[in-house]
Amino acid sequence: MQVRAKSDSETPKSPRGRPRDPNLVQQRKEQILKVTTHHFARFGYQDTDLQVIADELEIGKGTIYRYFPNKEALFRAALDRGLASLRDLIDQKIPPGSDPLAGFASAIEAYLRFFREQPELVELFLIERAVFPGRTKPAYFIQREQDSGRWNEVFRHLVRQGRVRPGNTDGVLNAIGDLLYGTMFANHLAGRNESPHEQARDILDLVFHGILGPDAREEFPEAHKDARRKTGKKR
Amino acid sequence: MQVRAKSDSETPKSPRGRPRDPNLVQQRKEQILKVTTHHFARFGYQDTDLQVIADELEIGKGTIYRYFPNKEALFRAALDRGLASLRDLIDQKIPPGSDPLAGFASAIEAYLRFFREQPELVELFLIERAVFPGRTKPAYFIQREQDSGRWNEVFRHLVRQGRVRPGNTDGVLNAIGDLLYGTMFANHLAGRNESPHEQARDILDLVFHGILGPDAREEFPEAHKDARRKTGKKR
Amino acid sequence: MQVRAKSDSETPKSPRGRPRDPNLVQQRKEQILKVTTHHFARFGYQDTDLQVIADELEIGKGTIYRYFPNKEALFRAALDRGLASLRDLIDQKIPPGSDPLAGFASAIEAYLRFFREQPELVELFLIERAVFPGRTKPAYFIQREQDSGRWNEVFRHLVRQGRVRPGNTDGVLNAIGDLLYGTMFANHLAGRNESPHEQARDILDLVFHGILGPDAREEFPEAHKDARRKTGKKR
Amino acid sequence: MQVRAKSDSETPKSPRGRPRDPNLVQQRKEQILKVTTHHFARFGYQDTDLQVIADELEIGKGTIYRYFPNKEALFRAALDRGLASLRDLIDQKIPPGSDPLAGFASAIEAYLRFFREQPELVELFLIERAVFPGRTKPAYFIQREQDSGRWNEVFRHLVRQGRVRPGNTDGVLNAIGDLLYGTMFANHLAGRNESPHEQARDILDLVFHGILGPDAREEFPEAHKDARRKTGKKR
DNA sequence: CATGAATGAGTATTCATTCAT
DNA sequence: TATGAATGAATACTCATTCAT
Repeated sequence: MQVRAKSDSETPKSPRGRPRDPNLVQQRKEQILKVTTHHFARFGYQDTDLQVIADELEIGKGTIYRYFPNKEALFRAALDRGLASLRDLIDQKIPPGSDPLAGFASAIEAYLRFFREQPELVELFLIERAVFPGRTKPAYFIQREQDSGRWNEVFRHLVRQGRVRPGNTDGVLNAIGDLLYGTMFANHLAGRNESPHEQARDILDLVFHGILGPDAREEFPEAHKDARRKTGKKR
Repeated sequence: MQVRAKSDSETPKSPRGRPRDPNLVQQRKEQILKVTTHHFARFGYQDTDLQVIADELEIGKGTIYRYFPNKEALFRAALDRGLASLRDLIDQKIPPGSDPLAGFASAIEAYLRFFREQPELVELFLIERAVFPGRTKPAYFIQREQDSGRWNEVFRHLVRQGRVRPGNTDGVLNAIGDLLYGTMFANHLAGRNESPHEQARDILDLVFHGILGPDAREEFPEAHKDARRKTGKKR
Repeated sequence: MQVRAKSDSETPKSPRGRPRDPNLVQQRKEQILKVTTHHFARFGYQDTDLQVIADELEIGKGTIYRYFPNKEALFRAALDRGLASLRDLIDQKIPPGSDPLAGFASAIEAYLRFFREQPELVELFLIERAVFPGRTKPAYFIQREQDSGRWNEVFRHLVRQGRVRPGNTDGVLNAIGDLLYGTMFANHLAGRNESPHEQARDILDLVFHGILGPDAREEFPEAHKDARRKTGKKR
Repeated sequence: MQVRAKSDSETPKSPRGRPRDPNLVQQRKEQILKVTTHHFARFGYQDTDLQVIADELEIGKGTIYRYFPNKEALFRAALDRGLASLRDLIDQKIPPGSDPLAGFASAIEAYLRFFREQPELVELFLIERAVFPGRTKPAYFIQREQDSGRWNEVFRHLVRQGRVRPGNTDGVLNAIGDLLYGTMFANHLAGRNESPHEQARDILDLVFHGILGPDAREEFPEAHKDARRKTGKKR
């Protein structure tokens, strides 16, 4: 089996013949990924037939293979495309200079709204793991970990300000992240249709104040003073 | 059609009409489901080959079909088996008569511990949706909804006692449920290995007290007095 | 990807169910190989469609794959089957006790006749190399080398008897072998239809006596006395 | 359908009617065939990808199609190119005026040496038949038949001179031709590396003198007197 | 003339399911 | 009741060829 030479540095040679427009390549990929996302989400991975996608796009099946080496790469590109749009959203929802707590609240609602509007991406998350089990950490978590540092700083700042109780910052942030992650799945899988706004309000009420009344708060006291197990490693 | 003499361990000619020991049937199903669960979790649905399962069980492939009509039914049975064991766990973790809040705390830790020990079930949850998209509400949520009434009563009781703040009970319960659901997935998918005990402590700290410090709690007040939109409908 | 357990030592377990008849397996393979040989020879490797073979045999395509793991293995089995029948022929054509030179002459004619009757095997020889270039030494030569020792002994014996001139036995035997090998191909590829008997006579006349007349034999003397170039490495 | 301006290095409007330098065309074909031969020989016909050849030549795939109408034509051209070089060799190896027997001996060695140096051509011979079975007589034999008349005359002359025994000239020439043909394949396929010089010596020793010793030559007498079956058909 | 983007016919292989024994 | 031989539908991917630029 021969391997195509693939002259990496692309010696431009004589630019005769049909020139390749790199912009067009991006457009084409985008078109393909859009339809692809829809099919994967609707029919699952195995039951998505690239021929059907090609037919819908009115291109040849071989054309898809010109842009993506195989079905899995196509799937991952669709997934990455969705995650990129999530990241864009989060980035723009936390305007620099805004109040951190308000920004936090706003980000939560934006997150919920995003996945309400992009239910197909939720399906891709499921497929990634279900079809390629145990291969790599899911792309969602890779991205989340990349973002975690930023949130961590915000939180530590708020603790210093006294607006957020001290405690196991990492643990709490994970819990909040998991709450949102779980909510995203649950909304989609259980077919809920509560409005993102109200849902965000409920979540924030829980996350900000907890569920206990004043008396019970004394009964089950906060775990703050020595809550540095994870972070502090202190003696 | 010769009858071989070699009898020894052979079931001595099944008397027609006599129903086979239904207990034995259950044992067989149980054996099959155990191996099946492992394979589905490890290789995914499509890459699980019934022949391999049969080989491992040292039975014929046709025998599997005597107990389960097809591959999908086999998968669903494996999933149901896992959910049943989850239900058993939760049931036994809330002994009648115990303090509801303590029981609640204990149930959370039990839940986390359960999925730590049953990571294969987490994979089955993912597969269910990814391979059969949009067919039915996932079995997990059907079971969760069945349980929700019980938790709702517990919560209303606690609110009446004043130990839990009044508010949108349904919304809060959903949020807590989603928090646990998300944590289960995240633990598994992100490869976390924090101990269930510590993780439960962090989660309870958040759920019981929220993150805000005293001053900020005034800045972002609780949404309680009129938080009866969803539930209430009363008056 | 899971690998079938394949319990090698074949624990016979309970021999219930449809018993496998190992004899039947051989018959089935033989049937398949017969048709297969014909198709490969007629259409070439790539243009042989296993579906067509299955149709002709009135079996399912999957059945072929029960007996041969893939197309290449099927091809090689067909090739091996042909070579085995060649070996059988040669073995029976040299009855022990017969005069070696007469046996030699008889073997040559048998060889030519064999390939006249088995032109399909000639095609398989070509395919083996053309489709899987440079993979292994062709099966024909492996078998020929296995047989070479026997012929070598016969020749050395004849030299000792003085019936065959001394000389580079290996080289001469190779030349004779190549002469037959080339004749086999040439007969088939050039579409010759001379009778094996007459062709053997011509070949033997050449091999036994050479082409030169008495005078020219002195002009180009035999290379015998010091014909140890190969073996002797002598100066 | 927009027309892009970008002209710059474009060929300045080829003057219609003016024929391109036909020499250049030959050079291009030659370049292509050289690389092509290598690929066909190394990877076989099916696994030779024209794109890879184009990449290696640093030309576009379409350009190949400007010089050869399709893959098969490309293959046949490569084969013809090899055969032409064989013919050139043989022609120059038999200088007019030289002694015919010496020229014969010299031609044999040249033939062996040629294929040692052109192993790729041997592969092309195999491919021709294996991939296009039963389509036409192989090009090698067509060329050989074209040459056969010349050798026939040489032989008849030698017979008349008494230097070569009378006999079935056609049959003997075929046998010698097949011996060389078989040796060529065997050398290549069995991976032999004897020197062409020594190998030619062994072959000539066989062809000139045969294998038999003086006594055995009487035991198996020459088939000369009436050995005109083929040619003469005369009584 | 040269190019390379587009195409879609063509195919080996898998494996859930059936059913004769 | 258990078996495993038989089946054939289903499918990703390749690459020779075309042709707009």
